[in-house]
Amino acid sequence: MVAKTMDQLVSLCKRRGFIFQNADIYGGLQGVYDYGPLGVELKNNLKQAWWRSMIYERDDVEGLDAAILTNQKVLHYSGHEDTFSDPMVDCKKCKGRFRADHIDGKCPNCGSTDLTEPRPFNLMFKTAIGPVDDGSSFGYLRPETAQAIFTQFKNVVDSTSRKLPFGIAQIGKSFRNEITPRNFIFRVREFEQAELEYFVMPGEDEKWHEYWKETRINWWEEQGLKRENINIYTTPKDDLAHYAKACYDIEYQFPHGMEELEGIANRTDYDLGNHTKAQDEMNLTSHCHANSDSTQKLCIMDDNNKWVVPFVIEPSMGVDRGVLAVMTEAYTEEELGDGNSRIVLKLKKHLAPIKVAVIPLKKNNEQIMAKCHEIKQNLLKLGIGRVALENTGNIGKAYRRHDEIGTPLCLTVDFETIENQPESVTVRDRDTMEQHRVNIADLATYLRDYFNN
RNA sequence: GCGGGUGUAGCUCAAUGGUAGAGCAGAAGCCUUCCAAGCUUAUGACGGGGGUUCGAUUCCCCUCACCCGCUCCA
Repeated sequence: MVAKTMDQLVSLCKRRGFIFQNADIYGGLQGVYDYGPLGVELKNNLKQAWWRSMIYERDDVEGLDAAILTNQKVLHYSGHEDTFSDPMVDCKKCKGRFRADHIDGKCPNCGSTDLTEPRPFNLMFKTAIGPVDDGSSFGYLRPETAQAIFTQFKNVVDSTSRKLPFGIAQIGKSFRNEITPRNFIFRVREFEQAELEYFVMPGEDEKWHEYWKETRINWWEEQGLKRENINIYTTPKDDLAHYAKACYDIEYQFPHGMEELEGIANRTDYDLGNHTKAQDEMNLTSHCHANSDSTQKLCIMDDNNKWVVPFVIEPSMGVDRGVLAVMTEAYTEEELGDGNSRIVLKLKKHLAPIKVAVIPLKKNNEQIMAKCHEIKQNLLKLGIGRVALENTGNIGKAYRRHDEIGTPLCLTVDFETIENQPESVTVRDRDTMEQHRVNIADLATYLRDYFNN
Protein backbone atom coordinates (compact mmCIF):
# COMPACT_ATOMS: atom_id res chain seq x y z
CA MET A 1 0.00 0.00 0.00
CA VAL A 2 0.95 3.63 -0.16
CA ALA A 3 3.46 4.58 2.48
CA LYS A 4 4.56 8.14 2.09
CA THR A 5 6.36 10.40 4.42
CA MET A 6 8.04 13.68 3.76
CA ASP A 7 11.37 11.89 4.12
CA GLN A 8 10.52 9.50 1.32
CA LEU A 9 9.59 12.37 -0.96
CA VAL A 10 12.67 14.40 -0.07
CA SER A 11 14.85 11.38 -0.73
CA LEU A 12 13.25 10.70 -4.10
CA CYS A 13 13.47 14.36 -5.04
CA LYS A 14 17.18 14.45 -4.39
CA ARG A 15 18.01 11.00 -5.74
CA ARG A 16 16.29 11.57 -9.03
CA GLY A 17 16.88 15.26 -9.49
CA PHE A 18 13.55 16.92 -8.75
CA ILE A 19 14.42 19.28 -5.91
CA PHE A 20 17.68 20.15 -4.15
CA GLN A 21 18.54 22.24 -1.14
CA ASN A 22 19.77 25.62 -2.31
CA ALA A 23 23.51 26.24 -1.80
CA ASP A 24 23.81 22.62 -0.73
CA ILE A 25 27.61 22.62 -0.94
CA TYR A 26 27.78 25.51 1.53
CA GLY A 27 25.39 24.03 4.06
CA GLY A 28 22.21 25.32 2.49
CA LEU A 29 20.11 28.44 2.87
CA GLN A 30 17.13 28.16 5.13
CA GLY A 31 13.80 27.91 3.36
CA VAL A 32 15.22 28.04 -0.15
CA TYR A 33 15.18 25.18 -2.63
CA ASP A 34 16.24 24.65 -6.23
CA TYR A 35 14.40 22.64 -8.84
CA GLY A 36 16.57 20.08 -10.60
CA PRO A 37 16.35 18.64 -14.12
CA LEU A 38 13.09 16.78 -13.52
CA GLY A 39 11.63 19.23 -11.04
CA VAL A 40 11.79 22.10 -13.47
CA GLU A 41 9.88 20.05 -16.05
CA LEU A 42 7.22 19.07 -13.53
CA LYS A 43 6.81 22.59 -12.21
CA ASN A 44 6.66 24.05 -15.71
CA ASN A 45 4.02 21.50 -16.67
CA LEU A 46 1.91 22.41 -13.66
CA LYS A 47 2.19 26.13 -14.40
CA GLN A 48 1.37 25.52 -18.02
CA ALA A 49 -1.73 23.57 -17.05
CA TRP A 50 -2.82 26.50 -14.87
CA TRP A 51 -2.10 29.08 -17.57
CA ARG A 52 -4.03 27.06 -20.14
CA SER A 53 -7.07 26.69 -17.94
CA MET A 54 -7.01 30.32 -16.81
CA ILE A 55 -6.28 32.07 -20.07
CA TYR A 56 -6.33 29.94 -23.22
CA GLU A 57 -9.49 28.04 -22.37
CA ARG A 58 -11.40 31.12 -21.20
CA ASP A 59 -12.49 34.33 -22.87
CA ASP A 60 -12.43 36.58 -19.83
CA VAL A 61 -8.89 36.51 -18.46
CA GLU A 62 -5.71 38.31 -19.52
CA GLY A 63 -2.15 37.44 -18.55
CA LEU A 64 0.51 39.59 -16.91
CA ASP A 65 4.15 39.20 -15.95
CA ALA A 66 5.10 42.06 -13.68
CA ALA A 67 8.41 42.87 -12.02
CA ILE A 68 9.52 41.38 -8.74
CA LEU A 69 11.18 44.61 -7.56
CA THR A 70 8.42 46.72 -6.14
CA ASN A 71 8.03 50.43 -5.58
CA GLN A 72 7.80 51.10 -1.87
CA LYS A 73 4.59 53.10 -2.33
CA VAL A 74 2.82 50.08 -3.75
CA LEU A 75 3.40 48.14 -0.57
CA HIS A 76 2.78 51.16 1.58
CA TYR A 77 -0.68 51.78 0.20
CA SER A 78 -1.49 48.08 -0.11
CA GLY A 79 -1.17 47.92 3.66
CA HIS A 80 1.77 45.53 3.68
CA GLU A 81 4.16 47.96 5.36
CA ASP A 82 1.76 48.34 8.26
CA THR A 83 0.74 44.79 8.77
CA PHE A 84 3.83 42.90 7.72
CA SER A 85 6.50 44.05 10.20
CA ASP A 86 8.09 42.92 13.44
CA PRO A 87 6.59 40.24 15.67
CA MET A 88 3.40 41.72 17.07
CA VAL A 89 0.85 40.81 19.68
CA ASP A 90 -2.81 41.71 19.53
CA CYS A 91 -4.85 42.58 22.58
CA LYS A 92 -7.96 40.45 22.38
CA LYS A 93 -9.88 42.91 24.54
CA CYS A 94 -9.29 46.33 22.96
CA LYS A 95 -7.93 45.02 19.62
CA GLY A 96 -4.77 47.05 19.99
CA ARG A 97 -1.63 45.78 18.29
CA PHE A 98 1.86 46.21 19.71
CA ARG A 99 5.40 45.14 19.06
CA ALA A 100 6.05 42.06 21.13
CA ASP A 101 9.42 43.32 22.34
CA HIS A 102 7.95 46.64 23.54
CA ILE A 103 5.52 45.27 26.09
CA ASP A 104 5.76 42.69 28.82
CA GLY A 105 2.61 40.61 28.71
CA LYS A 106 0.30 43.52 29.41
CA CYS A 107 -1.66 45.68 26.99
CA PRO A 108 -0.34 49.25 27.30
CA ASN A 109 -3.73 50.48 26.14
CA CYS A 110 -6.24 48.76 28.40
CA GLY A 111 -4.05 46.73 30.72
CA SER A 112 -5.50 43.39 29.70
CA THR A 113 -3.25 40.34 29.78
CA ASP A 114 -5.43 38.52 27.27
CA LEU A 115 -2.97 38.82 24.39
CA THR A 116 -2.32 36.70 21.34
CA GLU A 117 0.98 34.95 20.93
CA PRO A 118 3.60 37.13 19.22
CA ARG A 119 3.03 36.85 15.48
CA PRO A 120 5.45 37.71 12.73
CA PHE A 121 4.37 40.57 10.53
CA ASN A 122 5.91 42.37 7.67
CA LEU A 123 8.23 39.79 6.47
CA MET A 124 9.15 41.67 3.35
CA PHE A 125 12.64 41.65 1.86
CA LYS A 126 13.91 45.18 1.47
CA THR A 127 16.63 45.95 -1.02
CA ALA A 128 18.64 48.97 -2.08
CA ILE A 129 17.88 50.22 -5.55
CA GLY A 130 20.54 52.10 -7.44
CA PRO A 131 24.28 52.26 -6.80
CA VAL A 132 24.26 54.05 -3.46
CA ASP A 133 23.21 51.93 -0.53
CA ASP A 134 22.56 54.72 1.97
CA GLY A 135 18.96 53.79 2.68
CA SER A 136 17.59 56.69 0.68
CA SER A 137 16.42 54.58 -2.24
CA PHE A 138 14.94 51.20 -1.62
CA GLY A 139 12.29 48.85 -2.83
CA TYR A 140 10.90 45.51 -1.83
CA LEU A 141 10.87 42.09 -3.33
CA ARG A 142 7.17 41.53 -3.79
CA PRO A 143 5.54 39.51 -1.00
CA GLU A 144 2.74 38.50 -3.37
CA THR A 145 2.15 38.79 -7.09
CA ALA A 146 -1.29 40.31 -6.59
CA GLN A 147 -0.32 43.94 -6.03
CA ALA A 148 1.05 44.47 -9.53
CA ILE A 149 -2.23 43.23 -10.93
CA PHE A 150 -4.00 45.98 -9.02
CA THR A 151 -1.49 48.68 -9.91
CA GLN A 152 -1.62 47.68 -13.59
CA PHE A 153 -5.39 47.33 -13.55
CA LYS A 154 -6.03 50.51 -15.50
CA ASN A 155 -3.37 49.79 -18.12
CA VAL A 156 -4.78 46.35 -18.76
CA VAL A 157 -8.34 47.64 -18.98
CA ASP A 158 -7.34 50.43 -21.35
CA SER A 159 -5.32 48.17 -23.61
CA THR A 160 -7.78 45.28 -23.82
CA SER A 161 -11.20 46.99 -23.68
CA ARG A 162 -12.43 44.73 -20.94
CA LYS A 163 -15.80 44.88 -19.24
CA LEU A 164 -16.82 43.24 -15.99
CA PRO A 165 -16.48 40.49 -15.15
CA PHE A 166 -12.92 39.78 -16.22
CA GLY A 167 -9.67 38.67 -14.68
CA ILE A 168 -5.93 39.19 -14.77
CA ALA A 169 -3.71 36.18 -14.14
CA GLN A 170 -0.08 36.00 -13.22
CA ILE A 171 2.52 33.42 -12.27
CA GLY A 172 5.75 34.37 -10.59
CA LYS A 173 8.10 34.43 -7.65
CA SER A 174 7.25 36.03 -4.34
CA PHE A 175 9.37 36.47 -1.23
CA ARG A 176 8.52 36.39 2.44
CA ASN A 177 10.99 36.41 5.25
CA GLU A 178 9.19 33.64 7.09
CA ILE A 179 10.33 33.17 10.64
CA THR A 180 9.95 29.45 10.39
CA PRO A 181 10.39 27.88 6.97
CA ARG A 182 9.35 24.28 7.39
CA ASN A 183 8.18 21.11 5.74
CA PHE A 184 10.40 20.95 2.67
CA ILE A 185 8.99 23.16 -0.09
CA PHE A 186 5.74 23.80 1.75
CA ARG A 187 6.73 26.94 3.64
CA VAL A 188 9.70 28.67 2.09
CA ARG A 189 11.10 32.17 1.77
CA GLU A 190 11.24 32.28 -2.00
CA PHE A 191 8.24 30.73 -3.64
CA GLU A 192 6.11 30.86 -6.71
CA GLN A 193 2.49 31.89 -6.90
CA ALA A 194 -0.15 31.57 -9.54
CA GLU A 195 -2.78 34.18 -8.89
CA LEU A 196 -5.94 35.30 -10.58
CA GLU A 197 -7.62 38.55 -9.68
CA TYR A 198 -11.14 38.30 -11.00
CA PHE A 199 -12.97 41.64 -11.12
CA VAL A 200 -16.73 41.62 -10.71
CA MET A 201 -19.64 43.97 -10.10
CA PRO A 202 -20.15 44.64 -6.40
CA GLY A 203 -23.11 42.53 -5.38
CA GLU A 204 -22.12 39.69 -7.69
CA ASP A 205 -19.02 38.91 -5.66
CA GLU A 206 -20.51 36.14 -3.56
CA LYS A 207 -21.79 34.30 -6.61
CA TRP A 208 -18.39 34.46 -8.26
CA HIS A 209 -16.67 33.41 -5.07
CA GLU A 210 -18.66 30.18 -5.13
CA TYR A 211 -17.99 29.76 -8.83
CA TRP A 212 -14.22 29.98 -8.40
CA LYS A 213 -14.24 27.63 -5.46
CA GLU A 214 -15.87 24.92 -7.57
CA THR A 215 -13.76 25.69 -10.63
CA ARG A 216 -10.52 25.43 -8.72
CA ILE A 217 -11.45 22.19 -6.96
CA ASN A 218 -12.17 20.67 -10.35
CA TRP A 219 -8.84 21.87 -11.68
CA TRP A 220 -6.95 20.27 -8.84
CA GLU A 221 -8.73 17.01 -9.49
CA GLU A 222 -7.59 17.26 -13.10
CA GLN A 223 -4.03 17.51 -11.80
CA GLY A 224 -4.49 14.15 -10.14
CA LEU A 225 -5.48 15.05 -6.59
CA LYS A 226 -8.17 12.79 -5.22
CA ARG A 227 -11.22 14.61 -3.89
CA GLU A 228 -11.01 12.62 -0.67
CA ASN A 229 -7.59 14.19 0.00
CA ILE A 230 -8.93 17.71 -0.47
CA ASN A 231 -10.67 19.72 2.19
CA ILE A 232 -12.42 23.05 1.85
CA TYR A 233 -11.86 25.24 4.86
CA THR A 234 -14.04 28.27 5.33
CA THR A 235 -12.22 30.89 7.34
CA PRO A 236 -14.30 32.02 10.33
CA LYS A 237 -15.17 35.72 10.17
CA ASP A 238 -12.97 36.53 13.14
CA ASP A 239 -9.89 35.02 11.55
CA LEU A 240 -10.20 36.70 8.18
CA ALA A 241 -7.29 38.75 6.89
CA HIS A 242 -7.87 42.48 7.07
CA TYR A 243 -8.58 42.69 3.36
CA ALA A 244 -11.01 39.81 2.99
CA LYS A 245 -14.75 39.60 3.30
CA ALA A 246 -14.71 35.83 2.99
CA CYS A 247 -12.14 33.18 2.24
CA TYR A 248 -12.04 29.53 1.28
CA ASP A 249 -8.90 27.49 1.59
CA ILE A 250 -8.40 24.49 -0.63
CA GLU A 251 -6.48 22.21 1.69
CA TYR A 252 -4.64 19.06 0.78
CA GLN A 253 -3.57 16.07 2.81
CA PHE A 254 0.19 16.65 2.68
CA PRO A 255 2.58 14.23 4.40
CA HIS A 256 2.80 16.67 7.30
CA GLY A 257 -0.93 17.25 7.56
CA MET A 258 -4.01 18.84 6.02
CA GLU A 259 -2.75 22.24 4.91
CA GLU A 260 -3.51 25.05 2.52
CA LEU A 261 -2.77 24.60 -1.13
CA GLU A 262 -4.73 27.55 -2.48
CA GLY A 263 -6.65 30.42 -0.98
CA ILE A 264 -9.74 31.84 -2.63
CA ALA A 265 -10.53 35.20 -1.10
CA ASN A 266 -13.21 37.79 -1.64
CA ARG A 267 -11.04 40.93 -1.35
CA THR A 268 -13.92 43.30 -2.11
CA ASP A 269 -12.83 46.76 -3.33
CA TYR A 270 -10.05 46.95 -0.75
CA ASP A 271 -7.07 46.70 -3.10
CA LEU A 272 -8.22 48.89 -5.95
CA GLY A 273 -9.58 51.27 -3.32
CA ASN A 274 -6.18 51.50 -1.67
CA HIS A 275 -4.39 52.25 -4.90
CA THR A 276 -6.86 54.59 -6.57
CA LYS A 277 -6.76 58.33 -6.55
CA ALA A 278 -9.85 60.35 -5.74
CA GLN A 279 -10.94 57.82 -3.14
CA ASP A 280 -13.70 60.14 -1.91
CA GLU A 281 -15.54 59.90 -5.22
CA MET A 282 -15.42 56.12 -5.41
CA ASN A 283 -18.09 54.99 -2.94
CA LEU A 284 -15.64 52.52 -1.47
CA THR A 285 -17.05 49.93 0.89
CA SER A 286 -13.66 49.02 2.36
CA HIS A 287 -11.72 50.90 4.97
CA CYS A 288 -8.81 51.93 2.75
CA HIS A 289 -5.55 53.76 3.34
CA ALA A 290 -5.83 57.42 2.38
CA ASN A 291 -3.87 57.74 -0.85
CA SER A 292 -2.28 61.00 -1.93
CA ASP A 293 0.20 59.60 -4.44
CA SER A 294 -1.75 57.57 -6.99
CA THR A 295 -2.21 59.17 -10.40
CA GLN A 296 -5.03 57.00 -11.68
CA LYS A 297 -8.63 56.24 -10.90
CA LEU A 298 -8.84 52.47 -10.68
CA CYS A 299 -12.39 52.01 -11.82
CA ILE A 300 -14.26 50.78 -14.83
CA MET A 301 -17.42 51.85 -16.68
CA ASP A 302 -20.42 49.67 -15.95
CA ASP A 303 -23.39 48.94 -18.25
CA ASN A 304 -25.14 52.13 -17.13
CA ASN A 305 -22.16 54.33 -17.97
CA LYS A 306 -21.30 54.75 -14.33
CA TRP A 307 -17.80 54.39 -12.94
CA VAL A 308 -17.45 51.56 -10.48
CA VAL A 309 -14.61 50.10 -8.45
CA PRO A 310 -14.99 46.34 -8.95
CA PHE A 311 -14.88 43.74 -6.23
CA VAL A 312 -12.14 41.16 -6.55
CA ILE A 313 -12.23 37.40 -6.18
CA GLU A 314 -8.74 36.01 -5.79
CA PRO A 315 -7.85 32.36 -6.33
CA SER A 316 -4.21 32.23 -5.29
CA MET A 317 -2.25 29.04 -5.52
CA GLY A 318 1.19 28.10 -4.25
CA VAL A 319 2.98 26.56 -7.20
CA ASP A 320 5.57 24.82 -5.05
CA ARG A 321 2.81 23.50 -2.83
CA GLY A 322 1.11 22.25 -5.96
CA VAL A 323 4.24 20.38 -6.97
CA LEU A 324 4.44 18.87 -3.49
CA ALA A 325 0.77 17.90 -3.61
CA VAL A 326 0.85 16.17 -6.99
CA MET A 327 4.03 14.34 -6.01
CA THR A 328 2.51 13.27 -2.71
CA GLU A 329 -0.57 11.99 -4.49
CA ALA A 330 1.43 10.24 -7.20
CA TYR A 331 4.00 8.53 -4.97
CA THR A 332 3.08 4.87 -4.83
CA GLU A 333 4.91 1.83 -3.57
CA GLU A 334 3.70 -1.38 -5.18
CA GLU A 335 4.38 -4.96 -4.23
CA LEU A 336 5.27 -7.10 -7.21
CA GLY A 337 5.45 -10.47 -5.46
CA ASP A 338 8.48 -12.53 -4.34
CA GLY A 339 9.49 -9.72 -2.01
CA ASN A 340 9.92 -7.44 -5.00
CA SER A 341 8.51 -3.95 -5.08
CA ARG A 342 8.66 -0.80 -7.11
CA ILE A 343 8.11 2.89 -6.52
CA VAL A 344 5.89 4.49 -9.14
CA LEU A 345 5.18 8.17 -9.53
CA LYS A 346 1.70 8.00 -10.97
CA LEU A 347 1.62 11.54 -12.26
CA LYS A 348 -1.00 12.63 -14.74
CA LYS A 349 0.66 12.32 -18.11
CA HIS A 350 0.47 16.04 -18.86
CA LEU A 351 2.54 16.65 -15.73
CA ALA A 352 5.17 13.94 -16.25
CA PRO A 353 8.67 15.45 -16.61
CA ILE A 354 9.60 12.94 -19.29
CA LYS A 355 6.84 11.83 -21.62
CA VAL A 356 8.53 8.95 -23.38
CA ALA A 357 11.74 7.04 -22.75
CA VAL A 358 13.38 5.29 -25.69
CA ILE A 359 15.32 2.30 -24.42
CA PRO A 360 17.76 -0.01 -26.20
CA LEU A 361 17.43 -3.65 -25.23
CA LYS A 362 21.19 -3.92 -25.61
CA LYS A 363 23.28 -0.82 -25.47
CA ASN A 364 26.43 -2.10 -27.12
CA ASN A 365 24.66 -3.01 -30.32
CA GLU A 366 25.26 -0.27 -32.86
CA GLN A 367 22.19 -0.98 -34.93
CA ILE A 368 19.88 -0.83 -31.93
CA MET A 369 21.47 2.36 -30.64
CA ALA A 370 21.24 4.01 -34.03
CA LYS A 371 17.57 3.13 -34.24
CA CYS A 372 16.97 4.54 -30.75
CA HIS A 373 18.53 7.86 -31.71
CA GLU A 374 16.49 8.00 -34.88
CA ILE A 375 13.23 7.31 -33.06
CA LYS A 376 14.00 9.88 -30.39
CA GLN A 377 14.70 12.60 -32.95
CA ASN A 378 11.47 11.83 -34.76
CA LEU A 379 9.39 11.86 -31.59
CA LEU A 380 10.70 15.26 -30.61
CA LYS A 381 8.99 16.68 -33.68
CA LEU A 382 5.63 15.71 -32.20
CA GLY A 383 5.97 18.44 -29.59
CA ILE A 384 4.60 16.22 -26.83
CA GLY A 385 7.32 17.27 -24.39
CA ARG A 386 10.59 15.81 -23.26
CA VAL A 387 11.64 12.52 -24.81
CA ALA A 388 14.61 10.82 -23.17
CA LEU A 389 17.05 8.32 -24.54
CA GLU A 390 17.71 5.85 -21.73
CA ASN A 391 20.88 3.85 -22.22
CA THR A 392 21.64 2.34 -18.86
CA GLY A 393 21.99 -0.97 -20.64
CA ASN A 394 19.65 -2.95 -18.46
CA ILE A 395 16.05 -3.05 -19.46
CA GLY A 396 14.65 -3.86 -16.03
CA LYS A 397 16.56 -1.04 -14.38
CA ALA A 398 15.45 1.37 -17.04
CA TYR A 399 11.81 0.52 -16.44
CA ARG A 400 12.13 0.94 -12.67
CA ARG A 401 13.96 4.20 -13.09
CA HIS A 402 11.24 5.61 -15.27
CA ASP A 403 8.52 4.27 -12.97
CA GLU A 404 10.11 6.27 -10.21
CA ILE A 405 10.17 9.53 -12.14
CA GLY A 406 6.72 9.04 -13.61
CA THR A 407 7.46 8.51 -17.29
CA PRO A 408 4.15 7.28 -18.73
CA LEU A 409 5.52 5.29 -21.67
CA CYS A 410 8.70 3.39 -22.41
CA LEU A 411 9.54 2.37 -25.98
CA THR A 412 12.01 -0.47 -26.27
CA VAL A 413 14.05 -1.19 -29.37
CA ASP A 414 14.93 -4.87 -29.48
CA PHE A 415 16.36 -7.33 -32.00
CA GLU A 416 12.99 -7.78 -33.61
CA THR A 417 12.97 -4.06 -34.34
CA ILE A 418 16.06 -4.23 -36.49
CA GLU A 419 15.57 -7.70 -37.94
CA ASN A 420 11.89 -7.82 -38.89
CA GLN A 421 9.65 -5.82 -41.18
CA PRO A 422 7.69 -3.73 -40.65
CA GLU A 423 9.86 -2.18 -37.96
CA SER A 424 8.21 -2.13 -34.55
CA VAL A 425 8.98 -1.40 -30.92
CA THR A 426 7.41 -2.49 -27.66
CA VAL A 427 5.41 0.11 -25.77
CA ARG A 428 5.29 -0.39 -22.03
CA ASP A 429 2.74 1.32 -19.80
CA ARG A 430 3.95 2.77 -16.50
CA ASP A 431 0.91 1.91 -14.40
CA THR A 432 -0.05 -1.52 -15.74
CA MET A 433 3.46 -2.60 -16.79
CA GLU A 434 1.81 -4.16 -19.81
CA GLN A 435 3.42 -3.93 -23.20
CA HIS A 436 2.53 -4.44 -26.79
CA ARG A 437 4.19 -3.92 -30.15
CA VAL A 438 3.55 -0.85 -32.24
CA ASN A 439 4.88 -0.32 -35.73
CA ILE A 440 7.30 2.58 -35.93
CA ALA A 441 5.31 3.99 -38.81
CA ASP A 442 2.30 4.26 -36.49
CA LEU A 443 4.13 5.73 -33.48
CA ALA A 444 3.38 9.37 -34.19
CA THR A 445 -0.36 8.78 -34.38
CA TYR A 446 -0.25 6.43 -31.41
CA LEU A 447 1.54 8.92 -29.16
CA ARG A 448 -0.50 11.92 -30.27
CA ASP A 449 -3.69 10.07 -29.42
CA TYR A 450 -2.27 8.93 -26.13
CA PHE A 451 -1.10 12.34 -24.94
CA ASN A 452 -4.13 14.23 -26.18
CA ASN A 453 -6.56 12.09 -24.20
C1' G B 1 11.91 33.42 17.51
C1' C B 2 11.21 29.46 21.76
C1' G B 3 11.46 24.10 23.19
C1' G B 4 12.91 18.97 21.53
C1' G B 5 15.59 15.88 17.96
C1' U B 6 18.94 14.84 13.80
C1' G B 7 23.45 15.51 10.61
C1' U B 8 28.81 9.48 8.33
C1' A B 9 29.38 8.15 0.19
C1' G B 10 24.22 10.25 -4.62
C1' C B 11 20.41 7.20 -1.38
C1' U B 12 19.62 3.88 3.07
C1' C B 13 22.42 2.51 7.15
C1' A B 14 26.93 0.58 10.38
C1' A B 15 31.31 1.05 13.53
C1' U B 16 35.00 3.71 16.43
C1' G B 17 39.13 8.69 21.40
C1' G B 18 44.12 5.72 17.22
C1' U B 19 42.03 8.36 11.11
C1' A B 20 35.70 4.62 8.59
C1' G B 21 32.44 -0.54 6.51
C1' A B 22 28.21 -2.34 3.73
C1' G B 23 23.83 -2.58 0.47
C1' C B 24 21.74 0.00 -3.43
C1' A B 25 22.55 3.86 -7.04
C1' G B 26 26.17 6.12 -10.42
C1' A B 27 30.86 5.46 -14.18
C1' A B 28 33.72 2.16 -17.79
C1' G B 29 33.71 -2.80 -19.94
C1' C B 30 31.78 -8.12 -21.31
C1' C B 31 27.08 -10.78 -22.55
C1' U B 32 21.04 -11.62 -28.58
C1' U B 33 19.58 -9.29 -21.83
C1' C B 34 11.88 -7.34 -21.55
C1' C B 35 10.88 -5.73 -15.51
C1' A B 36 16.47 -3.29 -10.25
C1' A B 37 20.42 -10.49 -13.18
C1' G B 38 25.86 -11.83 -13.41
C1' C B 39 31.13 -10.88 -13.78
C1' U B 40 35.53 -7.34 -14.22
C1' U B 41 37.55 -2.40 -13.21
C1' A B 42 37.82 2.35 -11.24
C1' U B 43 35.45 6.07 -8.11
C1' G B 44 33.01 7.98 -3.60
C1' A B 45 31.60 10.30 3.13
C1' C B 46 32.35 11.87 8.98
C1' G B 47 27.68 19.62 7.39
C1' G B 48 31.21 23.98 8.74
C1' G B 49 34.48 26.43 12.47
C1' G B 50 36.88 26.43 17.13
C1' G B 51 38.35 23.95 21.81
C1' U B 52 40.06 19.71 25.07
C1' U B 53 43.72 15.82 23.81
C1' C B 54 49.90 12.99 21.91
C1' G B 55 45.66 12.04 18.69
C1' A B 56 38.57 13.98 17.66
C1' U B 57 33.95 11.36 13.03
C1' U B 58 33.48 10.12 18.43
C1' C B 59 33.86 14.61 24.16
C1' C B 60 32.79 20.22 24.73
C1' C B 61 31.40 25.13 22.55
C1' C B 62 29.74 28.01 18.39
C1' U B 63 27.54 27.94 13.65
C1' C B 64 24.73 26.04 9.36
C1' A B 65 20.85 22.95 7.64
C1' C B 66 16.80 19.57 8.16
C1' C B 67 12.76 17.17 11.16
C1' C B 68 8.85 17.49 15.36
C1' G B 69 5.84 20.99 18.61
C1' C B 70 4.34 26.35 19.31
C1' U B 71 3.62 29.66 15.26
C1' C B 72 2.13 30.40 10.10
C1' C B 73 -1.34 30.53 5.59
C1' A B 74 0.78 30.66 -1.21
